[in-house]
Amino acid sequence: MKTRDRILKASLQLFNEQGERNVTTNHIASHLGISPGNLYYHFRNKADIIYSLFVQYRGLVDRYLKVPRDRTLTVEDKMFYLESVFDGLWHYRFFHRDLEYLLTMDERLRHDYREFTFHCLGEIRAVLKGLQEAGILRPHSEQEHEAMALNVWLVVTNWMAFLKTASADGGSDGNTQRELKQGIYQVLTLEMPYLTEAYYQRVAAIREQYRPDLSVMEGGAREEEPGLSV
Amino acid sequence: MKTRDRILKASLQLFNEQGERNVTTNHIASHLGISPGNLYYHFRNKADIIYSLFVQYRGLVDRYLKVPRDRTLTVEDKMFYLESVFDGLWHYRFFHRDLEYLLTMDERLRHDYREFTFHCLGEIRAVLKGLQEAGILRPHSEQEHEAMALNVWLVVTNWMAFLKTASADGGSDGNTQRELKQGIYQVLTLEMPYLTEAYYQRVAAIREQYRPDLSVMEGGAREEEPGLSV
DNA sequence: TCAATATTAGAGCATGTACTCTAGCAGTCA
DNA sequence: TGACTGCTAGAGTACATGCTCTAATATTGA
Repeated sequence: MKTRDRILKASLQLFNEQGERNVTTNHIASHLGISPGNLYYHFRNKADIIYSLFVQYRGLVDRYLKVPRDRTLTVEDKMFYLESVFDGLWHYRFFHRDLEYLLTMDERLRHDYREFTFHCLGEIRAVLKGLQEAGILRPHSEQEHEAMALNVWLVVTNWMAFLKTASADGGSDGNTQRELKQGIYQVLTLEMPYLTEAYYQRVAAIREQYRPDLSVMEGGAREEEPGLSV
Repeated sequence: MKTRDRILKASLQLFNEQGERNVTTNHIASHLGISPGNLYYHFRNKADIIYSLFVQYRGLVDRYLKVPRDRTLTVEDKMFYLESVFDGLWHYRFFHRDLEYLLTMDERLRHDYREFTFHCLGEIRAVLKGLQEAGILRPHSEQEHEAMALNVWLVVTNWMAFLKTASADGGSDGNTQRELKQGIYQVLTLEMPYLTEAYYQRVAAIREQYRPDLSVMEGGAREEEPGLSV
């Protein structure tokens, strides 16, 4: 593997594990057993590495989130989108963590991420519209689709951060990856009341498979309640 | 004003304006015209300042988010909660930015914030239950309330971050504060389909007052579209 | 073959960061 | 008055960070 790709791979891994803020370019270099100078031969600076990872991430999402405009959508399509998007989020999970800081430090990233956001919102709206045309969702105005798409985006992009802050151990990777897909339950929650009667039972059954196991998170949270102490 | 309080006030202001990551203890001290030594006389370290600000924030939310268990809720109660919560979020807006980093750096903060999260989720559930008992929301299972409360929490705590990343200028304070309350529109979007017929029109009218003005955000986002360039 | 180019090592620098230490000032109370 | 306590100044430290520079080594192509 080319050194450039090894740097990207190691950076992604370290960022995901420890957070971008806690990983320096020197860490990345020493993790790979190469020199800092070598790293800076391949990337202008740290922001350049992060931007390259964003480009990978965007490519991944774009590859999966292609809404067919020539045929009606199915429930399977919808579930494929959800599974893919959450996989992508997991793979590049460092990104939505320090997002705001990253955007203030890199003008180019800010511009492109903003564009990416609106692109995704458009695709989410297209999915909603497609499901409506397929008779899976009841008809609603463009305005309602806009608002729903925004809520879907908020839940999807922030579910992982919620898990991290809410899990007892600060979100060890093992637990979190299992729990990640439970975000799908939350997204489906948004759409349940809009389902047509013909599809309600079926989607409800699918949703049930993703139900969050909140006991994992809640254990030990409320030590002031009696009878819980060891 | 006591020096300790001046430090907290200045820290909050600088954190909000520039982000916690970009504000050092030296910055805070020099902003106040005091010495670093003085600052460290009043606070053990930077995390101690942040924790104190969290305690203020929690106090603010707790003061407003008191659900009356002795009477039925009204739509006005609900709107008061929403307005108050978004005010609190605005006032301590630095907090939900670098949240994940802050929690990894301070064990005490992580524990207390986790507790705070579950407390808030409980209060949100109590509001939903209260609205249901008042005949404003249609009845649903505890499970549905749990899922809805989680989505409300996700939308509320992340609406501001979304605005920052989606607005063209990276979120100058002037625009953002105006747009902040539009998060209320998004929260009400979550609950619209659960409203009883008796209340639907009324809440819809209230909601309409908060409708996001997306033109502010979307201007200049899609330069690949023809006819938009100068 | 040999020169041009791509890649790498590693010492090291300028700056920033959180924080410490000592010494002194200001108000209070006996 | 004088000692005691709370508060403040400011120099300074140990360390980390992002990044640079030079020189050396592979690799490639004519």
